[in-house]
Amino acid sequence: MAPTRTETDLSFLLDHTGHVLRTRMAAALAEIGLTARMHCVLVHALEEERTQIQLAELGDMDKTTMVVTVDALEEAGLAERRPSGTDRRARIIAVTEKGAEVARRSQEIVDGVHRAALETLPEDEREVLVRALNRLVTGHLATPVEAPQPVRRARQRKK
Amino acid sequence: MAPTRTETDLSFLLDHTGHVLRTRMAAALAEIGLTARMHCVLVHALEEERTQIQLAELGDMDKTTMVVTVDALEEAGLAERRPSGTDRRARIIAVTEKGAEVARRSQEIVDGVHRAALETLPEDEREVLVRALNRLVTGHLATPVEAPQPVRRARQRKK
DNA sequence: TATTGTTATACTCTATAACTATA
DNA sequence: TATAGTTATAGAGTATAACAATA
Repeated sequence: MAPTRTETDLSFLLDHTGHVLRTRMAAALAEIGLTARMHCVLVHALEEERTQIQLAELGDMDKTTMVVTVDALEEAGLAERRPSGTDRRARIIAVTEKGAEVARRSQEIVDGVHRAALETLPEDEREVLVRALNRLVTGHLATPVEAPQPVRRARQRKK
Repeated sequence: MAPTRTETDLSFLLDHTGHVLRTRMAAALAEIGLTARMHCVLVHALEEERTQIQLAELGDMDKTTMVVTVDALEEAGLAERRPSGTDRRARIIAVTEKGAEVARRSQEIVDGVHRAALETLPEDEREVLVRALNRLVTGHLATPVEAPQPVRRARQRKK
């Protein structure tokens, strides 16, 4: 849904490039059975011992989305839920050996997809593009405007 | 759901900037009762006589999404469906006077949101950013990888 | 009382399929 | 037969509420 371009249509440029890159990434990761989210969780879980909530915050997802993602990782034998030693409510996401191997490969895939895109640009443009996007991400486009949250009917009580 | 940044995380940069810009745009257009899609249709319908299908293609939306969008425009008194003179199946989307006025304002809003973002960049970076994104949009990131379409059960027949 | 993780489910969005009327 | 527009609805994705166990 490309808006119009009377002037520079930054919306269209960011939406389109972002969307196409996302489809490329999804297709590339799908070849080893991963989604972008699974990759994200795997990598962060490898860095240090982290609970589901911590991983959810790092990946900017809801805790319920996290449940589904960890379910998928467990089913694929890439990670396991382990009780935390300090908080019996919490679960540490432990990456299996197979998971660590997959994470190494998926990181290569991610880097490769990014490199393939950036390599099509002249080197000077490439550098400035990344610098400008970083400036926007940390500056004017750092935080979303929060949408008015829709009212939600109460869930049916369990009988 | 930010992936990881071992190298330059182009996915994160494009997703995040695009997402935040979209929320800004939605909030700004909402003040005059428009969605981005309504704005898009309005502007293209103003340029020349166009049918719903033509407008749908220009805005990269499905024809069924177009129906909903035109419904909203009609209800707001910004556009009307008129029979085509040459094809009795087709409807021309005619922008009302009020619609033309709103489109002028919404285009100002859109340009303003874009300008506000770009103005936070040094002028040289700004130019190169736009040039680089345009290069990606017309080159390596021109067309999405099509996802394997999910199989869809047949709809219940009308009795 | 608050928080972690879970389940169930409400909502939004979008697109497919079937349908009607034309071509 | 194919196409423009419409309606109904399937399905994906996601987030909210309630819940159980624990802090």
